[in-house]
Amino acid sequence: MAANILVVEDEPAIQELLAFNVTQCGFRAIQAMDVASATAEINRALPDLILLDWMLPDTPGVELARRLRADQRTRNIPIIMLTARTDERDKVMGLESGADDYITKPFSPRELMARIRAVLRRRMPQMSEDTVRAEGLELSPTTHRVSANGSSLDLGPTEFRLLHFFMTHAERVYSRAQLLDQVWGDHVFVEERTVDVHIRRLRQAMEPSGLDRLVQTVRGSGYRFSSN
Amino acid sequence: MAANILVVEDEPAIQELLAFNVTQCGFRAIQAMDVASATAEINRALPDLILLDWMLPDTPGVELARRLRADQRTRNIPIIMLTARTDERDKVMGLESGADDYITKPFSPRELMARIRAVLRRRMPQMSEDTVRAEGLELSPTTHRVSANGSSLDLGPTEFRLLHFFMTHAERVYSRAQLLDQVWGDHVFVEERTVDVHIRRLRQAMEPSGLDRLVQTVRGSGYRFSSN
DNA sequence: GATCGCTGTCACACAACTGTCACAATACTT
DNA sequence: AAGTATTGTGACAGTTGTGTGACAGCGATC
Repeated sequence: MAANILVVEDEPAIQELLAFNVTQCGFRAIQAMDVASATAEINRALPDLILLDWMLPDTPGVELARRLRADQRTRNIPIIMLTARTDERDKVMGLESGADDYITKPFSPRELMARIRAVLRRRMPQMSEDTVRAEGLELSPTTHRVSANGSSLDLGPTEFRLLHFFMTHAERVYSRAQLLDQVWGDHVFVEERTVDVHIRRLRQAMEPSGLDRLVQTVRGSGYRFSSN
Repeated sequence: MAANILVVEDEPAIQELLAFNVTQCGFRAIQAMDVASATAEINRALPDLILLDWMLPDTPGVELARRLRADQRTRNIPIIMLTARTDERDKVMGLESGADDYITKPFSPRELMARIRAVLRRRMPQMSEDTVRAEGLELSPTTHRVSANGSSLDLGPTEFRLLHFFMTHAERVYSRAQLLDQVWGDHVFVEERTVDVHIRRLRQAMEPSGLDRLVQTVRGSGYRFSSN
């Protein structure tokens, strides 16, 4: 879930520092030095968050923030304002113009990163009742619990994700490669046979409840979650 | 610690009016304009009471009420329905869907507040003294005291807030980052592992009473407060 | 200004999980 | 029936995540 972060800052040194830290934290940094190029970048692809300097060569940062808030498509993009000013009125102005958070220079990289993460977390909340039920199984991501016919199952993280995927994608057959993409992530490189091992571990955990039959092998194709 | 009241109302003017009155009475108002954002707020932190408008842009209020009643975690949250209708059948429907009380617009703020207090008194007697009880634990924010099975616990400020958060948000798993946000605050920057240390200190304090098992580790995800 | 309690951080110990392999068991093919 | 491809299984070592004790900084209190 590498979020794209647009960094709008005219001072090259600070721009570099920001980009470095942002990248370091696993986000993708898109750089812009003024409002004009920032607007161009935003039109090209909507970023997930914007780090916006207060003072910019062409237009004040607040002005950009206000414009983004007025536009339907960009209304919900979180904005963190950067400024050298500590004036309380400016802070109010920044937040009123639609910024989600506000940070004054000089700032510690760690503080900045923490704020970025906090804002992203706040803006991307999980959905409602996410408990999945099927065939006597009940799995809830929020409580991180699984129960089979009442008694609770003890699964490792990978088996948990695997079962969750299966329960939300029942009946259909998935190849080992597909399961690796979906459960492990596309960027991870592991042997396909590793899937077999985790399938086995999952079945083993489900065996006491007799529900291990739900995880079926489709020879030559992959695995399937089904009651038949 | 004042009760959190979630106000779900799409009309901005009424939303403001409600929030103002609720705040005036010493409660904390959390605002939502539709069922979707209300659901998000509920998942973020369980409110102590919900003021729910009948007509909402995305989904009928009754529908949300029904969903909340179906979920274990939200079953006991009191709901007061707001509506412009005076139709007797609607009243029945509202109460049948699980609402605790029902009030028709236009209403006097004083009447509304009276009903809120009445419902809170009825639904959570301990709420009037804002004491939280669970599993032999008793925590009182006002007196800043905790007791486990009768004998009092000696907690530091952070451990106290941590336990309070856990007790009011049982079952659900929270990541270290979420705990930092909720217990330390968004703007505080400390290492995630610091959470581990305070968890340990909390467990240590609860150990003599044997209640340290309530604070559970969910490997790879975070921590959870639960009796199972 | 010394003491005390609390906090955040670190280093290390310990435990759980992961991916991989070798080999056994099974299913298909000829 | 033998041979081949595919999957199941147990073991193992490296990796990652968590528990724990120690410690220094910081305010508050006296």
